[in-house]
Amino acid sequence: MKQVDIESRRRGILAAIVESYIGTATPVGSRVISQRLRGGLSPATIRNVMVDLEEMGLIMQPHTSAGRVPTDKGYRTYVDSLLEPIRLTKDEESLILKLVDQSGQDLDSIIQGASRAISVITNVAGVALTPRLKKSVFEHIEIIPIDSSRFLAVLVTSSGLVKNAMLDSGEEMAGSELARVAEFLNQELNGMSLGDIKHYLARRLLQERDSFYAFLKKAIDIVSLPNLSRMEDHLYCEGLTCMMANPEFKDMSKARLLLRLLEEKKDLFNLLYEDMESEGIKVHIGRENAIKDIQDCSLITCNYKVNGVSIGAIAAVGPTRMEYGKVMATVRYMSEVLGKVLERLG
Amino acid sequence: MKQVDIESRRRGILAAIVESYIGTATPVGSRVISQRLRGGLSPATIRNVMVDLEEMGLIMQPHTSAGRVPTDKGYRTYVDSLLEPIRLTKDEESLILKLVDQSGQDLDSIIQGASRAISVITNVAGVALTPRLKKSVFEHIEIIPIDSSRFLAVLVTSSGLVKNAMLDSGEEMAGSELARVAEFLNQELNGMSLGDIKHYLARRLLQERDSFYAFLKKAIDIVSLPNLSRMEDHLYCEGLTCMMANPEFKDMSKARLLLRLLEEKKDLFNLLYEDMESEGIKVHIGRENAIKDIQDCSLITCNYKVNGVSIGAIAAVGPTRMEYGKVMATVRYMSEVLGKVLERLG
DNA sequence: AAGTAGCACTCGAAGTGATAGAGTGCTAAT
DNA sequence: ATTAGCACTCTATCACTTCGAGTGCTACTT
Repeated sequence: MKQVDIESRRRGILAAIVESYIGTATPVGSRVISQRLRGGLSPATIRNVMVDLEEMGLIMQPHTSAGRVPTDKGYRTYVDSLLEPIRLTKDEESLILKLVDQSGQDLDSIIQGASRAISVITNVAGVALTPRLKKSVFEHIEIIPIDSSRFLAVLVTSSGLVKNAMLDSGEEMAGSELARVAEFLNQELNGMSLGDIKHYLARRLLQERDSFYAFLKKAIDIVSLPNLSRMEDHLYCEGLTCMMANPEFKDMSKARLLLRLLEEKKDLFNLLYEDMESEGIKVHIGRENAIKDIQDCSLITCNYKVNGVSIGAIAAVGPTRMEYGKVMATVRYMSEVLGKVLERLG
Repeated sequence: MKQVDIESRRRGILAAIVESYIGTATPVGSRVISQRLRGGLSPATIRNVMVDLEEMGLIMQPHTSAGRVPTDKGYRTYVDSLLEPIRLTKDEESLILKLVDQSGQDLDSIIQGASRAISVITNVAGVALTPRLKKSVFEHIEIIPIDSSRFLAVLVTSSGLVKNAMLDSGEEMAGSELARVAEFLNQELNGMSLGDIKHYLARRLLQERDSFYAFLKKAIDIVSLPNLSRMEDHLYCEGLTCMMANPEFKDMSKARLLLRLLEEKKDLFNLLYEDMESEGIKVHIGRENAIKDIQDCSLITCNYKVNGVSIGAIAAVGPTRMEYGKVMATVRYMSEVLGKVLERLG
């Protein structure tokens, strides 16, 4: 069947264009492709195919007498059906392990190490979200007197993560009462997810009266302490510098938009939260992206799981022209590593 | 005395040049200065003075037929003896308070808020170092069993800051023994600075034998837990984006160096540590700076104190051409605010 | 019919004067 | 001592040209 032939030739040529452009950042002409594909096709033939690809919206010319550049749609087809998955080298894998592990047992350092590792391997910015603790499960709470009016509440989750918060009542307070509050919480909340706890206690509060009401209120105050309940998710972002070395950022005006995104973080948060809900790698290419400011950028995200539950996400952010194969491999591998490291920690 | 007159005229003109250049980022010519100084001096006169200033190394011409630009030495003279201190407006002060305070009681958020506030007010990058805890004083330690082999050590300092670390012994461990260790530490270390504790215990260890040796060893292990002893100082840096809007960074090549500095942080750490030791505002202008990569930048640092002890530093980093008056006022004010907020927290 | 060679054509990048204007330094006049 | 005037220098800018990469089309080959 001729049809099959011509189709697969098109695919080959598209792949060659994308890869060449990724490598050189220069619009790629028919001659280059003709040499790159050893198939012995002449530039003229390539040109004919290029016209087709352009009509299909997969590539475009920046101006009449220039080579072709992939469109977002072109990258999309490349990522979805042309790119054969690559594996990281042993060296790269061990570098990742080293960067994530050296950070010791500190949760934040690990996450930061992960984002740094992504950036080091791929040369684009690495981003990592700290585990979203609302999904983790209450294990127990401890209340420690510091002085006459201040207490320290320490919350331990089933995954072994620990949060603490100072409770400054302002007034003198009987330690014994707080001990009873803690005991109560430990009995009631065991096995509940942190996200549900506040709702649960609020509901119970409606049913109670009088002395127990006050008691329960105090318990809620403790659980609601900002540092315990507002699980301040952090977003670590590393590798700006090396990403900015890419020629697409040589005039600051474009770079600024991306810089702002990575500094303000809010939009990025939302996007990662969303992607965290589903399994595996997601690729957002250029204008597919909802965030306006980075429509010349691509974003590759992946959730990570601890004990089978997806509790966070990592990402790589860079210009649309990035090494998708390598970046995807890195992000995927990192997701696994991060899951394992966090499980061991828990 | 004519001498005084001519000297003060020079100073006035230098100040005018510096201020005009700071405002416009354009080499400033004699005509501009003549208009700016209402003194009714003609451009020609200004020019004569400019020649003097240039001979003194305070200003320079980028090229023959351009206006003058301050040299590092020019900025230095301006900062040291021409700049009259300005006060922030009420609005600016209250904005600072808001940004530092809204962050709740979380230490890191406060420090981060401080660096953000600096950047928002001054339009250059704001940097803030978390308090250096080695100087803070041991108050007490608490050891909480989590499960059969894991314990949580919680350390409270006299300033009310709390650190915790997980102790994973690997083996079953009697809670009662750890309780005795904690009791021992609380008696021995009360009032000691965290920096001295390890040395002290190590010295005691040399004198002890047998069963008490093992006991003491266990205590040292606990105190040496990374999260307790390695007071991982963080460096927060905010406001890259708005700083990058300055024309000096319009070609990325120069911006990259600064970006790297702010991302790698190590050099900046050292510099801030050093400046933390002395009191008040320090201004590092251009090539005065030891760090090579930012010799086109200025750095304004200030220590901050809690209960009279200098425990951290904040800074503003931007192009040499920055509004020194405003930036210095901001940094100084922020240093006070930060001290007060942290005292209240402690 | 599919592929290819050849060729005219297009368009941007890079180079070349020419011009305008901002700013200077110097000199002579006040 | 100050300043007006003027010649001079240098850059930024614009129009113009040239060069070359790359194309699309047509005619030729297999």
